[in-house]
Amino acid sequence: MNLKQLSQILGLSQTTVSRALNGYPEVSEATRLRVQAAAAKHGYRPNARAKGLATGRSMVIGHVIPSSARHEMVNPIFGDFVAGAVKKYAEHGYDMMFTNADDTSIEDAYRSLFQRGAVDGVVLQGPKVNEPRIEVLTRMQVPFIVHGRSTGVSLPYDWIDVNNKSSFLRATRFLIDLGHRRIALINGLEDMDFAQRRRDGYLEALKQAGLSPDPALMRSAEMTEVYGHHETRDMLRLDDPPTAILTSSMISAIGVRRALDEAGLKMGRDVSVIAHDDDLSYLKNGQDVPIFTATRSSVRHAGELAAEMLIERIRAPHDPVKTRLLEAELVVGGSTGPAPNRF
Amino acid sequence: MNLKQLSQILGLSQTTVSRALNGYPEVSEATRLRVQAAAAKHGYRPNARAKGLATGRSMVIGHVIPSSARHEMVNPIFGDFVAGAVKKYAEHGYDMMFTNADDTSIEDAYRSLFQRGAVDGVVLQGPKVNEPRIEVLTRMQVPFIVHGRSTGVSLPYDWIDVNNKSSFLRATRFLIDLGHRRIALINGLEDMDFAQRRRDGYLEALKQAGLSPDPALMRSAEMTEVYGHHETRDMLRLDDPPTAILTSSMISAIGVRRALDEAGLKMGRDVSVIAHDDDLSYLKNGQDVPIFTATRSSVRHAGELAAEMLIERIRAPHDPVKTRLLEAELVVGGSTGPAPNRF
DNA sequence: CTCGGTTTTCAAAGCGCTTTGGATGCCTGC
DNA sequence: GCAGGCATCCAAAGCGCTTTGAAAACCGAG
Repeated sequence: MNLKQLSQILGLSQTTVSRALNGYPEVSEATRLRVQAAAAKHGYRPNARAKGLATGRSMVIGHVIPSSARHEMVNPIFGDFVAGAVKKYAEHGYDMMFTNADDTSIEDAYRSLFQRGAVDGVVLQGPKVNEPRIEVLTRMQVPFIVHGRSTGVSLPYDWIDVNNKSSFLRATRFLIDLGHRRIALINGLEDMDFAQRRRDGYLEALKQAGLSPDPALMRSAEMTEVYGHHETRDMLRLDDPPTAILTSSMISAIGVRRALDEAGLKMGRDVSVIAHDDDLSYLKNGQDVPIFTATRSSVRHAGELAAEMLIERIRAPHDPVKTRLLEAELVVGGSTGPAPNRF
Repeated sequence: MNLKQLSQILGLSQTTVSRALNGYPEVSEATRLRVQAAAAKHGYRPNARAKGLATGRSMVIGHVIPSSARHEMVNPIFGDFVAGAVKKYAEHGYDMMFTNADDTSIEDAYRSLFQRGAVDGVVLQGPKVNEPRIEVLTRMQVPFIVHGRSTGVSLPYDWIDVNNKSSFLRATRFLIDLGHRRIALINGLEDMDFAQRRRDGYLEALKQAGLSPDPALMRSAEMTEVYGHHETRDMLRLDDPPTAILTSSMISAIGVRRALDEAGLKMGRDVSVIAHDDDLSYLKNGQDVPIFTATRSSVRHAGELAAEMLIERIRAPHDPVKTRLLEAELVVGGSTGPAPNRF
């Protein structure tokens, strides 16, 4: 069933039927109702491609999933972020499109997505330091929003981010206040912008307390459970092991916990742990009392906000740049306590 | 830059340029090269919408993410499955599209996606028992594939699934062979088809061993960490607590482990645990020796296979139905051991 | 040369929608 | 009774591509 057929059934022109369905005023209420009834009855659905061709808009927003041999990892926050975004997209009549690109052709993937007219805007996830994609997208004049920020990029661009620095600063200070002096940081991949900011916050807090950082206590890699476990086990073997550990994800925190268990140490008593908690739906941080003391910020909520900001940007391409900095809350759970008195 | 402009630059007709770029034989190699060079030089990318309108195919495959108040949960396997699928899609020139739908309108979401011409086929994830969507899609004549199966649906349809029954049967038998008699099952939501099959396997193994199932040891809900923890703690308080626990996901297994720790029990010695392991990229089951004894089957691989099967189906809509049953491997890790001798 | 057969190219129609620029009919006020 | 103004509706162009049916160019054989 297409417009032509529907209009013939109704004895109206395509113009009128189209206008009636799209809410234009130059059609009487009586015919509008008649048209709507007929459309519903025959299950008419305007062809999205034809509509897109005619309007020049696709009503689709693109995401690129990087995937390469090296990066076989799917970010665990992906699902929740996307769930938040897609919900808002739907509310505004947008769909979401994914494209895959290996590391070498990410730029090309964005270019293709937009220039083919497949999407009206894109979301840039997981920005690195000096993220090159930002300049590419700007030059192409694609409406886009960055989930995160990129240190070193001076162009103005829309972004939404958690205040990673301040949350890790606060978390570190919290540990220092509890008497901890040997505080480890199990961070994400070094070239990721968020990892750098978290480290900055951590270092800043140490500095303010007059503590000097120990490179042996600073680790970074892809944030898996195994990684958290491995690094913790490794650090516990040091002559002067940490009494507290900060980690960039709940998943690795679980690995940290496992390593502590294996070493016969009790989390929160022997070693304190603070994790960053993205508030993932399948990994809630406990029911009433949080398991982990954590810096918490819902990535799903971030997805919703990002979607809204991007849709605004698509509607008003020349509006001034918009940014949004979310503060994480520091929730105190059972994984932290005063530094053990070793001496 | 569109076809018209490009053909004018080249002094050729749109027909010839189109054919040259799409590899049709009725154009000389010389002009083909000339056309390709010009296209590359000017960064010409055929408009996907126009192409779709003309060909009647969108080269997009749709997925629907259900999301409602009740179902605020994002399945943790989502990311890996999608990553596997999108990679294969890309290899065949397909993109992936997501649409959101609340529980009440899932059927409508599929209908809309396809009838609007937005997608050439769809993937049905997380089928329930007597899944109504299967009939809807069949009637609409949408090419589709089900990740999982649906007990009670007699229509023929393409699916790819893990042999949930046999893997849980084997896992249960493994525990029985180790001397366990009180074996608990922490399963997924009851109306999910996979959960039912896993329970069937579990019950079958008990039956074969002459053990009678205890309803107090069978739990089902959304598979979060907190849920695994909660049910385990609850069951440990029974007069006759389980000595072994089977769980439907690694995430809940982590919760199980936490509950055991809290109770001062050692996993693998006091209580054995077997988890189903979807081989998620951020949650590998240990490095050399698996942490958990597990029934393992990569959901990412399933995503790849599902994508390939769907693309075949789109190409040959009338081919006989194809199905694929994957056997999970039973990998033995540190979480199982002989039943403790309580008496 | 000319002719049938290939090879190469093209003009134009069509995909299903929106939108421009009228046309038509009806009502109001003089 | 008629001009002017509105409210309705419509025919046709256009979005950028593919594809049909035909024409032009070229070839070697007779």
